[in-house]
Amino acid sequence: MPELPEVEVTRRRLEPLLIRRQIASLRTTGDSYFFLTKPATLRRGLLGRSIVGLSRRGKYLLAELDDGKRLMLHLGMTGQLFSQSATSVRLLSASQRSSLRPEEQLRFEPDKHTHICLSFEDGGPEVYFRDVRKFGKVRLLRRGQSDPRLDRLGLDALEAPAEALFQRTRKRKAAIKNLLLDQSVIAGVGNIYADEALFLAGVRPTRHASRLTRNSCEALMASLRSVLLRSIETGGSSISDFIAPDGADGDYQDERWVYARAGKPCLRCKTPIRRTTLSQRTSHFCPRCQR
DNA sequence: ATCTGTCCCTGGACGC
DNA sequence: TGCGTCCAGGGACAGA
Repeated sequence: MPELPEVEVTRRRLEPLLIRRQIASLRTTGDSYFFLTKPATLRRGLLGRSIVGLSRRGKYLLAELDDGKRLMLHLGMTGQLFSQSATSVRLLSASQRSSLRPEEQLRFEPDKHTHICLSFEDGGPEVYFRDVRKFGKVRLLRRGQSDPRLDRLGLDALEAPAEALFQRTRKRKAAIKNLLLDQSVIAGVGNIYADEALFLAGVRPTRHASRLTRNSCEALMASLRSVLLRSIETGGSSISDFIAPDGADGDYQDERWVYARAGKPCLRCKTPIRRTTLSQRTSHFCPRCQR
């Protein structure tokens, strides 16, 4: 489940694999709602172009092309952007894994979930966008064109001042966890890091947003920031599908305090971690540390 | 304006 | 072994 840290790790490691390489061909799967821009249009727009910069806004990646167009990418739940040179058993299906001999070179072959294959004039490694559940998105933006999804985004979670969160929580009856997940409030936070930050700030996910004090908002934003930065440092969380563009797994999952630890003892006070559902999304918290 | 529920999708886990 | 059922969740959308 790629959130800000996974997207940022992807950005950092993908940029050098993409930059200033002229696109020679683009193979795609058939049209689906994954493609906000139809595959044929995408192909026309990308052929012969090269990417000159890769930036991130919330969970979106924006690749700037040498003709001023921009490619907007979202990893959704199971999206993976990686190089052909990436070797990771995570990229293999279960059957491929079981038949793999130890001495065999791990090698990914584009499959039905590999929606975009980019090859380059330099003949070097291809770059793939794979997404099993197709919750990801790709759209080609004309020069100067934006997308409502981007326009709606709030301040990036790494840059938003606590005061911004505090103001947005006023008069909001919804649970604070729901506000954290709302990309128009703070951009980039998903289920894992919302739970982690709430734990570190000692705030229960179900707490009404309007009941948070300015101090709580400051503690929450500070926790969020430290959790996100730490995760980027450790290469993100490889809990389900995430791999970095170079094939590396992230290590942040080993540092989790509460996420997906229901029933296990709180690492601070030993109280069993509880799990609850908020707006169809699971939340994990320590009933003792988080009031 | 705000909030909640439904839907998109697929693979893996689980029970029988 | 195999089948059915449930679950994971980011975000768009509809309706309350």
